[in-house]
Amino acid sequence: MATAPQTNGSRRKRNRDEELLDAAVRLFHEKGYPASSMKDVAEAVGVLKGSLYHYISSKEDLLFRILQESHQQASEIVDEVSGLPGPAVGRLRAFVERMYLWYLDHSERVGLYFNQQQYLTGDNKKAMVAQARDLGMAVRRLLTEAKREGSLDPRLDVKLSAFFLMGALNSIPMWYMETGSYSREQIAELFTRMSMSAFACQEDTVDTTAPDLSR
Amino acid sequence: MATAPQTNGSRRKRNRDEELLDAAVRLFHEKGYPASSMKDVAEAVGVLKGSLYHYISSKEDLLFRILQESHQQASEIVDEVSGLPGPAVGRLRAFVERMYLWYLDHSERVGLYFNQQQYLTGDNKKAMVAQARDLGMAVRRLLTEAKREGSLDPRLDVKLSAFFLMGALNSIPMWYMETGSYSREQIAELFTRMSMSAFACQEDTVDTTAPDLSR
Amino acid sequence: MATAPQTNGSRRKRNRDEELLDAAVRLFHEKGYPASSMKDVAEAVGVLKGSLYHYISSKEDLLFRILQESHQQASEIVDEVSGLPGPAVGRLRAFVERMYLWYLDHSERVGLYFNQQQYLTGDNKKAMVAQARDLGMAVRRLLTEAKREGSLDPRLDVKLSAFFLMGALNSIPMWYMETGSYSREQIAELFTRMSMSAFACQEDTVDTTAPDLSR
Amino acid sequence: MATAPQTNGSRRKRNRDEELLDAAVRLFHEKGYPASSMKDVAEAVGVLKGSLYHYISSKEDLLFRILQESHQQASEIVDEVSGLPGPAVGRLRAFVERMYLWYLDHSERVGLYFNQQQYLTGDNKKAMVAQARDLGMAVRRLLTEAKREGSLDPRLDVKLSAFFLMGALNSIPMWYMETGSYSREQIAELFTRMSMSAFACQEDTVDTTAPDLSR
DNA sequence: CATGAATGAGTCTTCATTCAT
DNA sequence: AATGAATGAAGACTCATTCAT
Repeated sequence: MATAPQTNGSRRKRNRDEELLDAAVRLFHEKGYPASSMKDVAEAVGVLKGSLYHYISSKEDLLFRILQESHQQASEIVDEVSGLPGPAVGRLRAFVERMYLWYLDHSERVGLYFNQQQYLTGDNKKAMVAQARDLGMAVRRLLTEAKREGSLDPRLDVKLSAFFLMGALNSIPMWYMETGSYSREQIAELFTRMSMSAFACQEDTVDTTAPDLSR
Repeated sequence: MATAPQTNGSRRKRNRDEELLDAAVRLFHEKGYPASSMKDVAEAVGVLKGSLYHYISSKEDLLFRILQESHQQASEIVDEVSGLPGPAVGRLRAFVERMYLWYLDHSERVGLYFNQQQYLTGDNKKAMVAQARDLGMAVRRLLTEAKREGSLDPRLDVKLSAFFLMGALNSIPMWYMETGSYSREQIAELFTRMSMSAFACQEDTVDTTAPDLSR
Repeated sequence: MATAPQTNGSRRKRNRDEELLDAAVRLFHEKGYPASSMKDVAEAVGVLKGSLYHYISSKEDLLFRILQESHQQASEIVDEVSGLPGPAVGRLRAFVERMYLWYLDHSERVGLYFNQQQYLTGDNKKAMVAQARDLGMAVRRLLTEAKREGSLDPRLDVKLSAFFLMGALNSIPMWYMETGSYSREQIAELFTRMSMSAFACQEDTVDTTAPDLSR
Repeated sequence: MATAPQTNGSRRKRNRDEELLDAAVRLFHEKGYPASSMKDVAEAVGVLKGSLYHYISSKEDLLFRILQESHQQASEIVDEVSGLPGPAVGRLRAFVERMYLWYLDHSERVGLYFNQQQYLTGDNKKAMVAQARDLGMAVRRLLTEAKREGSLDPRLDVKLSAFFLMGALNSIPMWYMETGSYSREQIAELFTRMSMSAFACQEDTVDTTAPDLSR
């Protein structure tokens, strides 16, 4: 009675609200936003179509709220990492690893964040695009600092490297499913190492020159 | 008069056919397959909705044909590269570079190949999934051989590395547009170097250990 | 106030449902199933096209439900008659008369039962064809028993006689309309007498030999 | 070469024309007129859709010509029979038998005659309805004469009897297919006997009274 | 809060017909 | 005569959203 008080009304509402978002995440990930109907969502929640509009104001609103949640989490990671002490390359590595862990923990929701933004319209779209740009800028800042510090390959282009990193990240929702032989920590570690190696200056340790094809 | 004119009939048809596919590629890339209507496609080609069905048998057929074309091109790259002489790591690098170039040349079309397969149904879906799996297997084979050869980091997991590579590739259609300061060859080179570095064994040339966050 | 009002909700729904079926029966009879559009149906009921799908799942479903209702009624007649005591020829006569009365009472609906089955597809078709075969078998059984009993012309072929009977029955929806000088009981009696006479053994009471045409 | 001269042009045309009608008959019988598309017809003839319009002016024209052909044949039977000498009941029997034979020989085409008239429109419809009424009148005339002559049951109503007869006739296309154990002559004989018995005055040779159900 | 009937614009697709070649 | 691309209206059906109950 103490910890779970009879704030029954708002609790129930809160639950319903979360159930709704969760169901929508699953559906939108599986079938894509435009191919998911509100009837699908309603059925997944166990409610009739019309009832959904007590919780959301429109289908797009539903998508927007989902994406916003993801954005919050991404921002938190950025903020947390930015405050870390020590060399920039350490902050970069921390960021990369945490992002991988976040993706692995919420692959469906995060997949939507990057793949379904395009379906927003008007102000919603503007807002999300701006936020995504901010995130991208934060990544570039981390890369720039680490590069200036001399920790990264000097030939590396910051903008392209950011894309490279985000690409590897974004691939995760496509192939990741719970059933795998590696733990999420192991996957995060492997991917982090690959990502950091891609940026690091080494080269020439192995000759990977392609055979001359024109001969 | 000698070469061109009499092929007029079939030429016109061929052109229309290609125009249709091209317009669909542009649209599907921009708005996504489910959000693109056949009316949109028709308007982009400059015909009426009903006329489209002289060239295709259904909207899904249109998507399938586009994806098939991409698969052909991907297969050709795989085949070409597989026949190269020399060490496996050279074939791997050749594959990576060519894939990047291919993506950069046909970013819209290739983006569909990986992002819109989910909208196929029935046999079409089965066929594409099988083909995609074959492609994935080819990538893994290249990685396995190069690893066995000792050219790659021995701690690397082949399956995960393949995902890593494909992720960086697939990100391209998301950000690439003609207007960029780098040439496609430069971009391909930069990405290829990053990818190969990610796989190569070096490590420890730079200490990228993250600061301990729990402190 | 006691009995009616509170059944209001389900009553309304029930009515709409029946209105819909009735309107469809009228339309399908008048114009045929394939030539009747859902827009026609919607207008006849007084709703918009899209609203019909609250009550049915498809146009074919609408047809199927109509045909099923007819099948129910036909089956009831068969069952009722089969249980009658006395000689088989009496049961046959009872069956014939009741069928005529049924046809005369629901000529439109019954007309669909026999003429529009062909437009069903898949399982719906299989189900209806099976049911129709059962009904045909029941008719043949009645004829067989009456024939074995000696009440019918021994030269009569049971299968063909069943077709003969069903043909006369099925003609009713083609010409019957409310406006006629005979009552439904009179028509039923006349048709029953003709049908039974067709099966009875007499012959030769009148010479109906055709003149030799080849002369 | 002697009997099949090189009137190639018009012969070919004549053949094509007939092929077209035949194919349409088969299709319209099998799927019904509204559910048969011109593409279906074209494929059945082995020609492209557009080419059909060299032979017909519209889909409805095609139906009309088919029905007209049937009407010709029916009229010929009526005319031939009307001229026969002897008692009216003989003419009636001759008519009935010939109609059965005609139906059995051209069941598909004749089925259209009675079942697909409804799909004609405008003047075509008026013309066919008028012709059908004429045919019905001829049947009634035969029945009236035979009844007046005393050869038929005096209680019989001419109009209803005509419907009864036409019903049995029209049922044939529904169940008749080449594969049957009876020859067409046998079927015609059996059906003629049943029909004539239905009209003849006998009764009471067998008590076919139904058991009293209300007890 | 929840319902579910109703809406009306929109979806993909088929059709009979025309016409330049 | 034959083609086959093009038309444009119409087909069945779906959808997000509203609202009286």
